[in-house]
Amino acid sequence: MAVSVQQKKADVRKGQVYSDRTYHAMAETFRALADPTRARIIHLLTFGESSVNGLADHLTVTPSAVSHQLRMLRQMGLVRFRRKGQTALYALDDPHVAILFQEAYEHVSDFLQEGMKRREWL
Amino acid sequence: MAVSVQQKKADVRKGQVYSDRTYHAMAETFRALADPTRARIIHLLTFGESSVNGLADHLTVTPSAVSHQLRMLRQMGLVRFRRKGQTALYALDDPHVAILFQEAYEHVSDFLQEGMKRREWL
DNA sequence: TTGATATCTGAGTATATGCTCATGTAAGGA
DNA sequence: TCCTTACATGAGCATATACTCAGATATCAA
Repeated sequence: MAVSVQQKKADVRKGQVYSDRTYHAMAETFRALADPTRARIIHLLTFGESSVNGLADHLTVTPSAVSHQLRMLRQMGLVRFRRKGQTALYALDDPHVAILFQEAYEHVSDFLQEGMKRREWL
Repeated sequence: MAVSVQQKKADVRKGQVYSDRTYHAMAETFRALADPTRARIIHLLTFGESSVNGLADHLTVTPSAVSHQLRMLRQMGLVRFRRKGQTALYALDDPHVAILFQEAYEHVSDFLQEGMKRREWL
């Protein structure tokens, strides 16, 4: 990276506006986690790699649905997989995702503890 | 908050699974930023409060569309507003949002600099 | 090869999303 | 009051999403 984090934050303070592509890429990143099923999948994968059926066992959807979602996460580069015999073992492939996930968890757990009256959507 | 950040992270390591409501709330939080227009609005608001038309001037959509999105962000508790005469001044109402935004920006700027071959969606 | 298991993929479908347009409401000035 | 400006809201529409089901593909074992 040519630009430091400090510089990037300074740019934000100065009021820099990003490119179309940047906003779309950011939205795409958030979209990856903007679904309860995918959020669960990501969370399960933070415990280590898992098979499709293994993930489906912890969810309320079919293995097919899990496979579809994993494909999406793969195309987004958030998840990788390796074959082991008949099974496909999926794992997180992005350090930022777990950080975003943790950040969001702290966000909502603050809400769930003290903000329920204000936020009727919880 | 009764539970420390350290404890929460330890829980994650132990493999704790959250409630339905937690995953839905997290997905909801990410959904707020999972759209380029909303991402732009949030970013513009990190520079300070702004009117609906003021925001629309920086975007490619009508003030009506901005108002619709602001309503959604308001219902999510991410944005607040105050009236000043005929204009409504909107501002960020959540410290976590700016953090999430910054985290996602660093995420995608890493991609844009070194990962474009791997991630065809950018 | 044949069968069983695991995963992938296309089709179809119900629902959600984001926009514009038209209209409603609120505040300020002549 | 009447007009203008600023914003909010409902309707309608085109598109995207997330799922299930059925069928294709791949790997292993007998």
